[in-house]
Amino acid sequence: MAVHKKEEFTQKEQDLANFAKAMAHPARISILKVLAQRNACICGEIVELLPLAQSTVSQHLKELKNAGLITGTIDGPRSCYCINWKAFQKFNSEFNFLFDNLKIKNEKACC
Amino acid sequence: MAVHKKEEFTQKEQDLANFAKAMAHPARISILKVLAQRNACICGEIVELLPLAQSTVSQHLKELKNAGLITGTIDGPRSCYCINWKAFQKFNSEFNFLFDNLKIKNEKACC
DNA sequence: ATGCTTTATCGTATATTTGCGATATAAGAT
DNA sequence: ATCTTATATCGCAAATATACGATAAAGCAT
Repeated sequence: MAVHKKEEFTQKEQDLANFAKAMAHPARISILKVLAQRNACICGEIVELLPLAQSTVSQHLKELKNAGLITGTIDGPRSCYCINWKAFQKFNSEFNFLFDNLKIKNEKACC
Repeated sequence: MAVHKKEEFTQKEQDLANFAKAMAHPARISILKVLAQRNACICGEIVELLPLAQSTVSQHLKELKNAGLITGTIDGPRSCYCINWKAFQKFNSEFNFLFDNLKIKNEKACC
């Protein structure tokens, strides 16, 4: 719609939503999986593993990088990406904080 | 683009992405928080707590329901929503499975 | 039956995302 | 200097998401 109300929520809510948004596409989940499995950093190999064009993969990588979930360094003519575990852990714990604590109390909800 | 490639990824990847997508908006994070905090189910109270129109909140609730994160039952003229902890736990553990295991091995990445 | 309250749905406008091909950029190799 | 390879960016088309007002539906009270 013309107007954006996202700013009207708390920073934590926005951060968590942005984190979720970065993971809200199977291609990006897949990329994260590949990066996690191979300890070493990869780049164009991802393109071969995914059913997407090179430019599209590059775009997904950019989004993951912007969201802070991965880091990317230029290494000669190729780029090297790695999972940013620190950011990942931070968001994961925030996620758990939000819901795991409450879960214990409310296990038996009404509906 | 006209084409959708999401189907070309594994079911688990798609499920996880859909789960993330449902959380990928601060309004929906906020709704989940409200539902979690109050053990009882709520409905129109959410509208008063959020800076959004009733129809918009209803739409967000529908998305959360479609994603299976909440349940909704009709209770007279009003609707009652609750967090679906079971689905929530399932996704959360799948999420942790995907990344927590790998995290231990790869703590010291290359970049 | 009529009106009131609550929630869902429809229609619509705009913004964002997804995807690709084409092109630019940048570094190494010849 | 030129060619090759790898990656990023641009421009575009189509699909989705966000948001609202208006309206419908469904149950309760009078």
